[in-house]
Amino acid sequence: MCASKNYKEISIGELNRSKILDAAEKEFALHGFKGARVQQIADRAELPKTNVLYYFKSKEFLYLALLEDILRLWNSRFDEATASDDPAEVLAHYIADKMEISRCRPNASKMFALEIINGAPNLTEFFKDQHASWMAGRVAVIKQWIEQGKLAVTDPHYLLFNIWATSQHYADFSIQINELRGKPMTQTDFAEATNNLVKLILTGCSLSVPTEFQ
Amino acid sequence: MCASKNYKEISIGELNRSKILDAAEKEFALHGFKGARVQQIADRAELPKTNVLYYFKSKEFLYLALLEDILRLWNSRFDEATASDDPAEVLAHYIADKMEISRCRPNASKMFALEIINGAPNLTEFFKDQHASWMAGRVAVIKQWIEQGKLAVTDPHYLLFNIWATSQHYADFSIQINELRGKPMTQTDFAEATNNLVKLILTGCSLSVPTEFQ
DNA sequence: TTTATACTAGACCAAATGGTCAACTTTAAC
DNA sequence: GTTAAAGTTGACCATTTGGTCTAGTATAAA
Repeated sequence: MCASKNYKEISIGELNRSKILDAAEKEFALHGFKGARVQQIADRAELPKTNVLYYFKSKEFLYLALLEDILRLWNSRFDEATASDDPAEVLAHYIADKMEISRCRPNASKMFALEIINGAPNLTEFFKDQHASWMAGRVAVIKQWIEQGKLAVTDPHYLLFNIWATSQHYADFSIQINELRGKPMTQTDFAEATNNLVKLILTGCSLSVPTEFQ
Repeated sequence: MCASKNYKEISIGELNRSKILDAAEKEFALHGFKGARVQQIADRAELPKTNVLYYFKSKEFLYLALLEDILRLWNSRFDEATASDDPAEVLAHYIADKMEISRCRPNASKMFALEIINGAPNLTEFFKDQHASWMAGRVAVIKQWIEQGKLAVTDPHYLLFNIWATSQHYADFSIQINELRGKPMTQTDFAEATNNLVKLILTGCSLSVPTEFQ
């Protein structure tokens, strides 16, 4: 299940901050940083515009606060996997985690997609370096798996790109997907799509699919 | 090779229109409709802003002209495929075509992605209907292939979504990809990525990879 | 009850934005 | 060469935008 916020027992400030963040995530996910309007965020949050700027210094600060939050979403169990782990288990769960984010936090995924398409002007060098070294670490582990004959992959980069592309597509292109399927994706549909995707990726790496994803 | 425009032997009007369209595609691909600035388009095209609005009635008309152009890009040989065609050949070439668009027209892909993420406010009902019936036709063909035992797919929708997601990712997320690879994708890299993707998708459908993609 | 702090919100502002206008120059057909 | 059409361009305009200011109200600790 998706985590939901507990609006009880928190100060009015925290409540409003939370409302604004929710509203802003929707607005930024729709229009990106430049296209988003502070007034629209205020309307969505049902607060006067001045209040939005009272809680967050500026549109940019609000955007950055959200972005920072979203980047933390990317953390997963895959981060700590080593060459001694079972690649089928690790990758299957990584894919499932990514699909779960697409289901529960589609706007977070969209905001991130827009940030990248916009040229990643707000991703700090620190984050980029961190991400690059994460990538290097994961690529190294995958290469060890390959050497151990555990999976068949020509370039680990493409494997990760394919996982991100397919899983995030369910969030970023949900409008197209719903239109073409003729109905929105239910939780059951997501489970089916996840199993389907796990099978595609793992089979493509010559891995057998863990029973829980069959 | 990517098609390039022949700037010779065309009227000054056609030349400027072309310059503006190129500039606008870049600007809209970066910032979406709401975020794009007419002045920025003019600067990119090296023309005064007034000229942009002389050739195109408004920002919206310019956007729509481009969008219409881009939607035509989606046409491919797959559109006319029938149940009697070889699914491996058809799908492999479809994937390769999509990858070629990502390589040659990354901004077109990005503009389309933004339009969808923005909620597809400019896609006409006519286009949506057309797209839906295209989808229905392709799903029908794939289902026939499945009945003929030619390929193993649980839901044809997911197959197409996966193809779009992975191929378009190379355009839409090129900034992230280049950052993480440490170098931009060359034509050779694209060929490798294409073969890799063809192998992934086709193997996932229990199809053998045509020799030209091995 | 006092008081300091957190919060609310209308009025306002400077800058940016999409778009118009009118006067002008270039181009190409006759 | 004349002329009509196509193209150029700076000045200008109404609206929208992010953001400030100020005067107030609610809240909670002392």
